[in-house]
Amino acid sequence: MQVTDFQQAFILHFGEMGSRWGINRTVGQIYALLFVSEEPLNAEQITEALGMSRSNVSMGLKELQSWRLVQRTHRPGDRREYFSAPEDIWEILRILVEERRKREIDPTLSMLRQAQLDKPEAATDRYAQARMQEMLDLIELVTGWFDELQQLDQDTVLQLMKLGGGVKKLVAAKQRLGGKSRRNTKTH
Amino acid sequence: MQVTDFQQAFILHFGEMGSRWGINRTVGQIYALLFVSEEPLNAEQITEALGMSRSNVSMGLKELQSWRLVQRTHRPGDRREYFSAPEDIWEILRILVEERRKREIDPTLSMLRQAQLDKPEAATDRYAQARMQEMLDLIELVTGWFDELQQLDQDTVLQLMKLGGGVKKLVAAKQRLGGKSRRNTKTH
DNA sequence: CTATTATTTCAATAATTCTTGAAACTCCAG
DNA sequence: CTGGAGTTTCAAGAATTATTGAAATAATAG
Repeated sequence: MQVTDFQQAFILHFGEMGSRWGINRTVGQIYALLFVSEEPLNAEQITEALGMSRSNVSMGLKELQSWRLVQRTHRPGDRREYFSAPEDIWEILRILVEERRKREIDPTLSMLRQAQLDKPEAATDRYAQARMQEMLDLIELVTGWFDELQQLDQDTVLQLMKLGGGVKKLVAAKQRLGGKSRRNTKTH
Repeated sequence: MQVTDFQQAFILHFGEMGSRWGINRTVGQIYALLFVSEEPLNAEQITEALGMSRSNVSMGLKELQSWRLVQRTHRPGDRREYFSAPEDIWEILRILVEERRKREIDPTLSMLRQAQLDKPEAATDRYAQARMQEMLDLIELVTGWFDELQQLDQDTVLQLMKLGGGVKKLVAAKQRLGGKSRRNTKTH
């Protein structure tokens, strides 16, 4: 298997982007290749297409599996594993958000919550604690909101996004009506 | 200057987290320190507090400035520069989103748009192009929405977030009324 | 100016992360 | 069982990135 020039630009770009995140370049390339490939690919095909070592591909695929970003399939009469990216790109986004959250946000939340259990005496520490509380509140608000968006059906989310700034009027209207389902009215 | 044990946990955590992003550990630590410090700090104080070299602090601060995440102030009769994190944590989040977007999303968008200008013949490439189009649409939708959220005043955003899943009813209501400000009604 | 203090740059080296080939392991057809 | 294809693990070496001290530069008080 050989990547075309057209695919190449995309694959190289994601390799570079990957390394700006914590993700390593080859993992980015592997995923980009799977993303633009119609058929699932086996490790050997990926190795040949990207010109990297077989073991590197193996490790990359393992990493992508730990992120739940690839699906594994089998072809009848062929015992090699074939890998593909989910067809639905919203699904990919959802998984990405979930996993980053699990790896980055959740540990931070528990650290911040832990810090709130202390009762520091020094003014320095009391200020630090207050700042951590602000951060905790912000993260909880934002992630809680993402959670609820995730519960919604895709159409509602799509409509909401397309509404754009128009959402302001809706929220204002809701306020005027004194929406019954508001969980919380304090503004800070 | 010496960090307290209470501050230490926070600082170390952000150092580790930083390195999971593209951000290096010391930059994460410097920012964490500034974030929990009530008064602006000069480079020498940071050096002492974090036990790293003066030059490392200088480079870290330079990086943070390129992210627009620190404010520089001066004390009368003191020619050293003092650094602090913005007081408003929403402001920090906003800047972070803006900068990551500029560095990561925008280059990706232009690569994807470039790819749409081609008229590939091979089926392989036509599939790849279609996939890139899907990605382009998704990114434009999401970032466009963030843009509009950013235009809104903070209270509206806060209300919207607190509304949570309740937003579904509002969107549904809007649909029924045939909202005049919808930009687009096709669902895919 | 000049001396002094503050800051940045830079090249060396330390530390970390990536990549690889070889070896080990797994699985299954024959 | 056994042989071989497919896959994973692992330790060594390559490549990259981070950190440092020393030197250069900048700023300003006297």
